[in-house]
Amino acid sequence: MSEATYFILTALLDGPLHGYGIILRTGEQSAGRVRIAVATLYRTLDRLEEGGLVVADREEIVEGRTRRYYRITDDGIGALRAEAARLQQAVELVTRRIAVTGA
Amino acid sequence: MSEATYFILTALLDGPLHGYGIILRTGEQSAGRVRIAVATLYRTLDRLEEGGLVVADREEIVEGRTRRYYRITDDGIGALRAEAARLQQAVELVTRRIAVTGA
DNA sequence: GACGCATATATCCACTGTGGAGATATAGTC
DNA sequence: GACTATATCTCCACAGTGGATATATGCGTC
Repeated sequence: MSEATYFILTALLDGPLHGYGIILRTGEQSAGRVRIAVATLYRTLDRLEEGGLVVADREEIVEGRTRRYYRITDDGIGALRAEAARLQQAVELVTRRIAVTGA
Repeated sequence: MSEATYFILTALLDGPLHGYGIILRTGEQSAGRVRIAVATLYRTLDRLEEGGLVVADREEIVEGRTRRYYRITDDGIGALRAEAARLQQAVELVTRRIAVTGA
């Protein structure tokens, strides 16, 4: 799972969000360290929807602009859970050997 | 940093290793879950050497086959440390919200 | 009125990284 | 003789990334 995929799914954990909102949420959650390019975002969302990890929830029109909300599915949560566990093991592989600030 | 890069640097934490040894070590360290394709390995090693994160340590000839050992540099350790901290934060973003087995 | 910026979606295209496959070579096993 | 393990290297097709561009609304500035 790519970093973009991981952060998109993570952004959806607190509830459905639209594409642009996911970009903003990811920026907040990572303190500006991770930014997802729009091309990456929409293509990744398409792939996630195809794979059943997210579903298009509803569409809203806010100030003349369409917002399409995406919701994470149970499969999406499962995939994210598995990936987090995988990452945790990768982190431990390093922290077992060298000190890592903040870890 | 890609997963291949991360695991290659991690494999070198316990001391210099040659390419094929890195593949085997990564398999052991990840309980078979991560395997690095040879094409990815050697191209990634080239990139890491270019970037000063690893250096070619020495060459040995064992049973008629040449082994080229790579050693991780201080910069390499620094990069790995930073990446581990980054991953740790990504993991926490998820574990704060949902239970992750083994994390 | 023109311009830039934030919001919001979408696609084009060049670039990078990945990995299956093949090449080359030695040594041991079936 | 064929296959597997060890050991390096490269070719090439494929997938993902992201800057740029397009389209459109609304707001503040010049």
